[in-house]
Amino acid sequence: MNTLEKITTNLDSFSKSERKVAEVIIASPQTAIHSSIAALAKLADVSEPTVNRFCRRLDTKGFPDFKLHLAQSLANGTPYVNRNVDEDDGPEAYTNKIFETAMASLESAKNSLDTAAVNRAVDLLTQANKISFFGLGASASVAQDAMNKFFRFNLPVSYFDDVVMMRMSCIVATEEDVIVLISHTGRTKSMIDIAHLAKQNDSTVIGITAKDSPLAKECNLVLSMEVPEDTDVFMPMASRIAQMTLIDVLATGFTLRRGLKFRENLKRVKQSLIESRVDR
Amino acid sequence: MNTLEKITTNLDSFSKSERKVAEVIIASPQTAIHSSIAALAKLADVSEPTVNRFCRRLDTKGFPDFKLHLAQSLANGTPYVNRNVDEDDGPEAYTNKIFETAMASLESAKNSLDTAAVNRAVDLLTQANKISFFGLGASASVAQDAMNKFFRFNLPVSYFDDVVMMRMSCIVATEEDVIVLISHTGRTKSMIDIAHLAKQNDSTVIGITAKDSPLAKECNLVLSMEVPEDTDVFMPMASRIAQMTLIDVLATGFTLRRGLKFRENLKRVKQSLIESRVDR
DNA sequence: CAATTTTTTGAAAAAATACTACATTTTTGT
DNA sequence: ACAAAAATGTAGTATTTTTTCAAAAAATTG
Repeated sequence: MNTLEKITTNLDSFSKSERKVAEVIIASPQTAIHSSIAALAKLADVSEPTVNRFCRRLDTKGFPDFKLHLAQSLANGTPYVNRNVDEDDGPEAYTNKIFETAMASLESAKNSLDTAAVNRAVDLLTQANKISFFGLGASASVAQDAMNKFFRFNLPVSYFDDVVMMRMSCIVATEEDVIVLISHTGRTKSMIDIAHLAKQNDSTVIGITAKDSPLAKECNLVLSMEVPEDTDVFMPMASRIAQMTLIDVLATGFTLRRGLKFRENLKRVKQSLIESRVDR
Repeated sequence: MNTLEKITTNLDSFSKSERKVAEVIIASPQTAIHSSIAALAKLADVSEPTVNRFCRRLDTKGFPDFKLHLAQSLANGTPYVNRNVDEDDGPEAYTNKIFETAMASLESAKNSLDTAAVNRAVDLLTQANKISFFGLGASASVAQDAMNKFFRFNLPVSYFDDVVMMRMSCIVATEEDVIVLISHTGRTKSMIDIAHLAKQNDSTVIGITAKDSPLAKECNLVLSMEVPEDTDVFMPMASRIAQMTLIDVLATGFTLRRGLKFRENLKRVKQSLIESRVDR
């Protein structure tokens, strides 16, 4: 918990003098972090050791350490927490909240991602003869994005957002093929069927999906991320951003693995796009 | 500017010894804020006054004050600094860098977004009879994502990633239609043509694109965001994430504008998806 | 309600830490 | 190669924080 919150919450557990210190700090945290222990003690009308004891009570090493913690809690202009959109938020408010929620999701996705699994996924992808990305509904755009990225690697890539096409694609798949299934919940029936079908042909199935979900169980390799729940009435937003970033990670791992010469090729692809643009 | 960024940026302006200090701090800012000036000096293999001078050069009052500033810059999640992927980064390193870059992009996109323009965009969208999202190449997935979101609003929505279809769609467009064009650079010739075509039918054209770009000039309303350059050889990553988040913002603004009853409908759409899932 | 124990508090000394002045070294320009 | 300027370090000084310990206040008990 944020240090300033902690002070407010535990206000009751302090002694009389310590509470004076707490109140002075709450009144003006900015003053507090720029004062010496002596100045703060004077402000609160207590002795210096009291201030020091107050700091220790908040699980800090001492006064300087306490100032550090307090400074950090002030720095988080808006803590990424509990930023759900309200009924009566204006454009400014909901814009900020949504961007901040997205950032918080990425943070938590990053921390929960297993980099060893990422590495194995890159292994599998670099060895693939052909790569397919499948996603339905909201995950379709992620699959499309993935195709767009891997397409530049001059590799057979395909993407489908249609169950029939996925099926057909799986039937002709070989053991040299890698199929990447994208599903936030991991509980979409048709996706589970697809995974099953793909494995019957010994294709490699990588799932970007929820841990321990039915779909995850069907995959050869699972990449899962903890993304704070989309608690609102609206629609899944956070998860797609995290998935897209994961695709970026895979694509980057892929190019790094392929080495320098390979990246020269990429430059050429990028160059070729310039011709479709107007001059500056 | 964030203190840690400042150190990275001004690395060249430091003297030899001061750079040693800077490097030690960049290598482990957490260690830095928990060390005394003596400990840090030893780590950097310089004298204490050098560390002190280094702090002053960064416009702080001295070492303790510097630690405060550094602590604050660390508090904002992760040091979003110069996190370009290196040739010899391992999976752990490049995963973190990419996620952090994405977060930094969102932060900067958020700060550069004009919320008044967002509000006007929401106005236009709520009044539209029909909404189309167009995007080519990398922006296609964003357009698809947008369609997926707005589709739930029980509205005529379409999305195309194909110039011919876009053209056809524009020709039959009316003045009650809103067309959202997504292009990172704003310099893709065919998109500019499309915008022109749409305006001939008095359709409303909203551009999610670069400020002052040729495409921006053709639009009735432009939503632009400053996203740190994709400096690497690879592909555009940051911009798409920002665009997607912007779509989330628009969708949210849309639902808020439509009021409570409308959101009840959304719940039903969400509910209907559950039937396609396996039980927990 | 007084006696005893426990807790809280602050003065002062001790320790740790940061800063200043100045000397020395290194770099830069001629 | 020399002088001037800049950078760096040594050593002493000042500041700040922490510890110690004794007094005061509050709580507990007979």
